Amino acid sequence: MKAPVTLKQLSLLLNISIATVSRALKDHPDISVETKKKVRELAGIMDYEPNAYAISLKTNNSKEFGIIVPEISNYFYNYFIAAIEEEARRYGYSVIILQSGNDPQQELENIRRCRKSRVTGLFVSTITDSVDMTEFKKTEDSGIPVIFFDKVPAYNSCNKVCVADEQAATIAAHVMINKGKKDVLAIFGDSNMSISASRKSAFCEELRSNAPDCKITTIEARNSEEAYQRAAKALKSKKRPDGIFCMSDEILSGVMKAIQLLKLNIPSDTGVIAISNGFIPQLYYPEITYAETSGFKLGKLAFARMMACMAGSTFTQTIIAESVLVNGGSI
Amino acid sequence: MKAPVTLKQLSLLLNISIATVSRALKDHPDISVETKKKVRELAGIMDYEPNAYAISLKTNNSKEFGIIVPEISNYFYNYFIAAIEEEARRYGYSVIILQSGNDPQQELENIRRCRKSRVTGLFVSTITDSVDMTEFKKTEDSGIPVIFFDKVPAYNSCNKVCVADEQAATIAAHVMINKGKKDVLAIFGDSNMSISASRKSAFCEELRSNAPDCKITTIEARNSEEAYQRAAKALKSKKRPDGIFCMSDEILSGVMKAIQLLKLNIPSDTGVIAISNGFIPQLYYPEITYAETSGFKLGKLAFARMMACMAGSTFTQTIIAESVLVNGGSI
DNA sequence: AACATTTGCGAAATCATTTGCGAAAACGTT
DNA sequence: AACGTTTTCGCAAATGATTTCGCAAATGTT
Repeated sequence: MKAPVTLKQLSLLLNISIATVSRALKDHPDISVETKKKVRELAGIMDYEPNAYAISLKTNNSKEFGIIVPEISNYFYNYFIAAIEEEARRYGYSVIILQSGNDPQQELENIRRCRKSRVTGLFVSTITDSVDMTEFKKTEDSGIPVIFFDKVPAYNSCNKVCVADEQAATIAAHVMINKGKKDVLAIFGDSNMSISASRKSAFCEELRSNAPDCKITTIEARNSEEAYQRAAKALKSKKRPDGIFCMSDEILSGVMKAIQLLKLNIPSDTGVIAISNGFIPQLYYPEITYAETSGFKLGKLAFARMMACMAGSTFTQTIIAESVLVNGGSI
Repeated sequence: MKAPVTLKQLSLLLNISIATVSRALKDHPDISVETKKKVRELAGIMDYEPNAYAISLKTNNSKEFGIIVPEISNYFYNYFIAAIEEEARRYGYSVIILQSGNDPQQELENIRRCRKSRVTGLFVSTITDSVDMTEFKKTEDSGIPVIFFDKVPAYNSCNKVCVADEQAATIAAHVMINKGKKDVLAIFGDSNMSISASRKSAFCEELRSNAPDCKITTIEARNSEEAYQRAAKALKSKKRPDGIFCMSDEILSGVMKAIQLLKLNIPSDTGVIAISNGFIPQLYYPEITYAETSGFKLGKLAFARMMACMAGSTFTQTIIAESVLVNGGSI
C-alpha cells in the first residue's frame, strides 16, 4: 500500500518547482528541452499518474461522458454504448454507464451522480414514464449538454437522437406487400409507449394504402411471454396468417417460441419479419429478416451531436437515424 | 449555466466560517442546534451539493466501485452487475462499468482509469489471454482491493469468485446418465481457456465413470458460428447423437440453429442440455434444460468478499458459487 | 474566588494540480 | 554599454471540502 506519486515528490527529487514539473509533463513551451527530458524520465521511472480528482477540481470537468440507460442488458443499448465508447476514446474521454432499472428514483440518482461528478456530457435514454424535466434542466444549466436517445421525452426543446420507427415499420410493411402476403399478423408492444403507437400506425397505414385487400390482425404484447402466448393462439386458428410482423426483439423471441411449439416451417408455413438490432434474428434458422435499427449508428450520431453541443451549439435538434432491411430468409 | 454552490458561498451569506458550515452540514456535535438549522435551511434553498472531487481529493477515495468486464452485452455479466449495484447502493456507493472489448490494451487502460479515479474496489473479469498481473498488483498496492470473478487468472494469490464449472458440468453429465444416453455430443469453447478445460474434464470424467458404455464425441467451437457449422455436420451423420451438451450460451445458440436447420425434434430426435445463465434457454420451445451459473448469486458473493477485503482481510480466497439444474424439457 | 471543563466556533493546513504573473538570466540589437 | 527581447522558471493563489488545533466564553467544581 504505497501512496501514489505526486508532482511535489518529483519536484523535490529534481530540485525544481512543482509548476515546472507540471508544465514539463504537458510539454509547455516555456520549459527547456533538457528539463522536460529529466522530468519525463523520472516521471516514467516512478510511474507518476496525475491525480484525476485534483485536475477535475481545478478544471471543473472530468473528461468523461455519462450514459444513463434503463438497463444495459439490451443489445440495442450495448451497441449504442459501444459506439459512444469508441468515439469517446478517440477524443481522450472515458465513459461511465449507469442503469436506472425501471425505477424513476434511481434515474434521478443517476442524473445527480453525473452532475456531481461533473461529466462533460450526458446521454440519456429515459424510463417509460419519466416526465420530470427539471433535473435535466438543472444539468444543462450547470453547463453539461444532455443528449436524449432512443426513449426520448415528449418535451420539445431538448436534443434528441432516435431511430426511424416509422421508416422501419414502413420497410417491414413493404416486404409484406412485395411478398404478396394476404393475411398479416402484426404484434406490437405496450400501447402506452409512443414507440409502439408510431410503429403501429406506420405499418398499418403503409400496408393498407398499398395492399388494400390484405387482412391485418394486430395484437398487443407487453413482453416476450405474452407474445408467445398470443402468437401461439393466433397461429393455431384455422386461417393461419401468412406473414408475421414483430415490432421488437422481445416480441420476436416470443413469436419464434410459438412457431417452434407448433412446429411450423419458416417461411413456407408463415413468413416472419421484425424490427431489430440484429442479435436475436441470427439465432434462428433461417435467420429472421428484419428492418435494422442500429444502436451503433445511433451512437455515432449522438456523439456527433454531443460534440456540436460542447462546441457551443445553442439550438436544440432532433435527429433520426435511418433503418435498412437485412434479409435473412424468413419471409 | 450557473456555477454550483459551494461552502464558501454559504459561509459568506451566513456570516460564519466555512469550517462551521461544513461541520453543521454533517451534524458535528461542536455546532449549536440553531447554527445547524440555519445552515441546513440555506443549503436546502440553494440546493447545495458537495463537490465530489474536492472530497475525493481530500479522502483519496471515491465511494464508487469499478467493474471491468470483457463486454456488457452478456446476460451473465448483466446479472452480476445488477447484484453489485444493488449491494453498492445499500452502502452508499455507486458503480462504474467499463468494457474491455477483446482488447488487452483496453483492459489495461480500464484498470488504470479505475486506479486514477481511486475507486474503492475493483471487480474484474479478465480477457481470455490476459496474463499480466503487474497492473493488478499495482492496483492492490495502492490500497484498492481487486476481486476477480468468472474469468479469473490462473495466478494463485488473488481473490477469486467463480461459478462451479466442474459442478455444473457434472450436473449436466448426470442428466445424460439418468436419461440413459448412449451417444453424447459435447461441445466446448476455446480450449485455451481454462473454463473450457475444466468443464470438459469434469463432464467427460463423470460420464465415463458412471456410464462407461456411453460414447462421447467432443467438439471445440470458439464461437456461435463455429458451433453451428460443426454441430450441423455432426448431426447430419448417420449415427446421430442422442444427447448434446453445450458448455455455454454461445455454443447453445449455434447448436439450436443447426437443429432448426435439420428440422430435428427436441427431445425426441436428440436431447439438449447446456450450462447457462438462463436467458438463451428460454428462447426456444421446448425450453432448454440447463445447469445454472447465476451471475446474480456470484455478484452477491463477490460483494461480500469485497467488503471483507475493505475491512482489512489480508489473506486471499477463492469462492465457488454452486450451480443448480433448471429443467426445461429439452432432454 | 480560583481553577478546570465544556461549548461553539474560526484560522489555517491539507489534498494535487493548474496558471497568471513576475523575475532572473541569456541573448540580440544598436 | 545600454537597452529591449526572449527564454526559462518559480511564487503564490486558487479550486472545494475536511480536519486539526486552538481560542474565547460559558459553565461547573471545590
